[in-house]
Amino acid sequence: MRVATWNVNSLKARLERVIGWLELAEPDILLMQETKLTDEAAPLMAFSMAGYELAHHGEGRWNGVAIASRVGLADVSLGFEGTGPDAEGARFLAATCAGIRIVSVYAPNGRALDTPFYAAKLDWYDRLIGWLATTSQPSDDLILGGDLNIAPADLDVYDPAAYVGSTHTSAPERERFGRLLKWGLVDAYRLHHPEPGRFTWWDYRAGHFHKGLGMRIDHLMVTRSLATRCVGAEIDRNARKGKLPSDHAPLFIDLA
DNA sequence: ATGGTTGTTGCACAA
Repeated sequence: MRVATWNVNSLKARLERVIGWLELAEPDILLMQETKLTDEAAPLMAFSMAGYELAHHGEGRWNGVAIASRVGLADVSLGFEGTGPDAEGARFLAATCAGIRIVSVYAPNGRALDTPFYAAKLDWYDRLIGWLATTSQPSDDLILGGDLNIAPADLDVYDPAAYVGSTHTSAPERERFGRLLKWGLVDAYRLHHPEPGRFTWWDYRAGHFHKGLGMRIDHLMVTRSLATRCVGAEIDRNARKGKLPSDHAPLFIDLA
C-alpha cells in the first residue's frame, strides 16, 4: 500500500498535474493541502475517473485539505473532532481508508516569530496534539500527514543559519513536533533516509529549486504498527520540475 | 541583492 502527501498549491491550477501523478505513482491514498477550493468546487469527477474517491474540506481562496483514496473512504471528519470547525481555516481532514485512520493537515505557516500568526501556529499544534491524545491510541493504525510547516532538525534545512530567527525551525515549533513523536508517531521518511539535503519544499523565487535550497516541511507520521510495515519512503522531485509546478514535491511511503 | 515567483470569485496579500 502506497500513501502519499502533497501540498498542491491550488488543486484547480494543479488538477492535470495531480491526476497525471496519480497515474504515474499509483498511490492508494493521497493527502493534499492548499487545495484553495470550496467543497462545491472540489473536482470529484476527475478523481473518480482516475479511480479515486475524494473527501474535501475547504473554504476557497486559502487553505483547504483533501484525501483521495482508491481503497475506501469512510468516517470523514472536518476539523479537530469534538472541537468544531477549524477556527483559522480548513486545515484538518480525517478519514478511514483500508482500516487506517488518515489525517491530512495543513499547519499554519506562522509568518514571523513576533506576529500573532506564530502564536496561533503554536496554539494550533497544541490543539492538534490534544485531539490526538483524546481521540486516538498510539497502538492504532494511524497516519498523520501533510504540510506541517516545521523542519524538525537542522539537517532538514539547506542552511540552518539562514533560518535563525525565522519560523519553521524555532525551538517551540520543534518542541511541538517532538511531542508528536513522544506520543508515538514516527517520521516515516527519516526512518529510511538519515541523510541531509532531502527537501519537500523550495521557494519559487530566485531559482531556489535548481540550487537545491529547500526545506523538509511535509511529513508522513505513522504509528509504530505502521512504521514496522514501512518498507520505503521517497520524495518525488520530478513533480517539482517543469512548467507551473507546486512549490512542494509529493512525499510517499510504501507499507508492506 | 530587503532581490525573486506563484496563487487567488485577486486588483493586495499570503506563502
